[in-house]
Amino acid sequence: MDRQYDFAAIEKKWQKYWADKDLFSVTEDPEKQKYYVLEMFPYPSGKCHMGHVRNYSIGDVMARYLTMQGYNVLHPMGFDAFGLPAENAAIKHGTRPDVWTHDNMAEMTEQLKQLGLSYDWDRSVATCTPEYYKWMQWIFIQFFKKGLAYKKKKAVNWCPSCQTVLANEQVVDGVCERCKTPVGKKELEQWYLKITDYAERLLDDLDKLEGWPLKVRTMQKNWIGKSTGAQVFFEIEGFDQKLEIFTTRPDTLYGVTYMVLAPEHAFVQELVAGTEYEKPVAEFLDRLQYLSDIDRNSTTLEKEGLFIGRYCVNPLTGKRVPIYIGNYVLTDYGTGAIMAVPAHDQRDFDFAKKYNIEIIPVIDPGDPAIDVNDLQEAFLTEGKMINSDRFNGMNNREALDAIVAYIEEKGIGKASTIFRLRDWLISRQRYWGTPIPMLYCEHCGWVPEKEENLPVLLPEDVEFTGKGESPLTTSKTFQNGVCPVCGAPARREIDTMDTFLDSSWYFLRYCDARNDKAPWDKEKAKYWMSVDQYIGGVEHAILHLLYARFFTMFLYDIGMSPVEEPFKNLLTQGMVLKDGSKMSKSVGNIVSPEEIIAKYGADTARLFILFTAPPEKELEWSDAGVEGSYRFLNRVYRLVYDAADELKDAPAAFTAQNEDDKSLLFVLNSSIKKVGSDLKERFNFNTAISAIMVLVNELYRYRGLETQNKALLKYALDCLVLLLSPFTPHICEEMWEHLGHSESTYHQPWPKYDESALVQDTIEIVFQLNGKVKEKLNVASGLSKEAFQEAVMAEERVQQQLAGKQIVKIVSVPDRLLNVVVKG
RNA sequence: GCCCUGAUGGCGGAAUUGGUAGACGCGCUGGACUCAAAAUCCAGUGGCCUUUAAAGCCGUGCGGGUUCGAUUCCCGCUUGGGGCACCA
Repeated sequence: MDRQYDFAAIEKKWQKYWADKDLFSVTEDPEKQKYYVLEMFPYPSGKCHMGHVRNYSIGDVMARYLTMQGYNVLHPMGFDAFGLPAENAAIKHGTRPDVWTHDNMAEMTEQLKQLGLSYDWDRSVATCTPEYYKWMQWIFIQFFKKGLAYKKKKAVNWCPSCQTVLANEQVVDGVCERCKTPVGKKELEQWYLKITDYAERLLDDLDKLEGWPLKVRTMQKNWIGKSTGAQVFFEIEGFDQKLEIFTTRPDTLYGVTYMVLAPEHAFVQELVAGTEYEKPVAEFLDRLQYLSDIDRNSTTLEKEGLFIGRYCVNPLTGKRVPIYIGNYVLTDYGTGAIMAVPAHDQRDFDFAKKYNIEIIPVIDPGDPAIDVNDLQEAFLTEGKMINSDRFNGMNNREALDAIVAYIEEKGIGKASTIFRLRDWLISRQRYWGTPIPMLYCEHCGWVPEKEENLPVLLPEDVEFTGKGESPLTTSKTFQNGVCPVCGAPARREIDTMDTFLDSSWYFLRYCDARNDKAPWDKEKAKYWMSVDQYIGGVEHAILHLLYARFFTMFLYDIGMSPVEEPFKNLLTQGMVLKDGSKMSKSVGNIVSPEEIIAKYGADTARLFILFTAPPEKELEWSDAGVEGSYRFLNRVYRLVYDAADELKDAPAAFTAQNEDDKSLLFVLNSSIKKVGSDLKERFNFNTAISAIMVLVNELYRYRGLETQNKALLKYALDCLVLLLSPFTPHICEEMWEHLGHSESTYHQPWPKYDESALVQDTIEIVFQLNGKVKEKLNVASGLSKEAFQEAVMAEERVQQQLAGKQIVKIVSVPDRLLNVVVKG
């Protein structure tokens, strides 16, 4: 060991040591309590960025800390390796997606190792390998067998320039994210997963996820979007089918004065066929077609409608109400048709005013300032029912339930719930994804590939043009299959799966990553699952986390997963910013991890990132801050280096000899206590590190003393190194070795604090007058309320403060303060 | 519009159940060491008033309230960030 902190040599040395000793590989050990720490695996774009460093540093500290606490810690890493960039590189540069991806994974793996992360690399997965996607296909087939995967023709996002379907995520502000062409709609037959069957469970379970940030739970709640109300059937005059609508306000049923259908509603064409309304309706539809998705869905779009010449009958009043089509009614929400109550819905109100439609109030606001029969705006809150026959006089909240019961009894409707969540469109017209293991047979229809034939391999004789249908159609042989049911020639599905499927179960695969007989061994999954701590960016708050929950629930239902919820605790880390905005190429404010590691080492990078902000907050990059972290490590290093030699023959047992020893012990033990609680209970790495800094400052003070207790000093330095080791493992291994230890810090037991060292004889307390601090005093600690008050009141300075004042009240808080309320 | 969050020195941030606001770090100032500089070590550092010190006053986005005592709890605002949104 050199007095100069040579981080490059030290980091290389210990990374090799860890790898040689295979220190981070774990197996199921029923004797030990397990802990599963997981960071969201990266897409192998080629280089790690600071967001990765932050994410993995957080996970690494937890994994290392918990290991030292004696847990059997599973801490795996892999790659979410399918996806568009590899294919775009193929289109642009003619590279092979598999080669491109594997090169990137190799490079990123190297970088991750340079950060000193404690991963069990033996469990690594890459979703683009046949060993992985074989089981992806197997899971898809299980969905199909349970009737939860189906193919359906539906209007999807279509980019007319790229000639391909786009996922919702690929439509940014209404244009294609790649070529910026406005996205249109196209009817296509696509595979869907029936996530809507799980909507209720996905929603209800959110309340149980107490280890998740409220923010994420709320976002998922909004996304699932449950509405409760009723479905009601309206007869259409001269038409044999009934119009079904959904409403959250069945209490306003008596106030319905018209109906509005989405222009694309299935009934519309039939209702106007051969009438004078046929042509205007066609024109109305035409105009809507020209609108982009954003304009169509904009809340500021002028509400327009068109009477289509037909009437419905209100099932409660028998009243005839006109049917309109309207641009503000959505085809794919609810039933695509609404009952309109202008008196109690603002949109309906505006629409009714515009087209001169009757407004019937059914709830009386009970406010003299509002004329019920001449409303100036819709009345939305509570009141008493009017114009509602037998329900008149009831509070409208009660009437809501009563009316639902009534329509159920009369068979014209029933209580109902709808969700905003849609089924998951998983087909992608892409090459670089898991092939959907389905075949179309003339006789048998869509059938799954036989499980023993999995995986359905991605063909290599494929052209990448970036246009038209799935690239898999360009393979000469891929589509030619055999029907697994009847043996006739069958055509293979040429679309691949959305990559979000791959990442919806990888945490289960980590439990038994090398299994080639099953997706994983159930006993192993039972030991490791669920993930105790999941860490990743908040940008995955909805899609990834919802899909992973959905998969886990499904896998639980078919007996494959031991748990219903995959992630017990979730930590969403904040972004890394520079100059106030997210690091990005276009802004040109990127600081690369490579650069920082080369200049200061991985330990400094980790320390800076963990110290500068609490993990869930945004982190503003600061070059001066990095310097500070580097300086601190140098300071610790010198402290240990300079002391180590004189401590060689220090005895192991120590006793505190004087006040300085006691002070050091006090700081040492409070640091141990604070670091532990900050790590385990609060994830406050920043304050944990600051506690270690306080200890280092105290050690420097102690080192400046004439007489030092060598045994105590040795003990303190040992503890210091262990406390710091989860944060900056390389330098700590080096210092640990220098302090005369031969084993790695990794499996050392976490230091324990001595409660008795935390008890101080005297303690600084505050004397307040009327709640304002007047004096700071040292008094004996651990006194009773009365004794404490007596001790403080006896102080001369206190007596001076109280001179000539009339005491009204005394509040005594031992070991903290004495507050005297006075008059005059 | 609805929902979730946040607002504390020059800066990043502490204050864990209502009890000394500003821990720790950055920056800055001064000192020691040095021929000098860098590095290092030590000390100081919320504002106002004051030659200095003591003392005092003000201070956690704004306005009220509860309390002996409020960054913390309650009511009403301002404002930054995020999510959802013609959702029937």
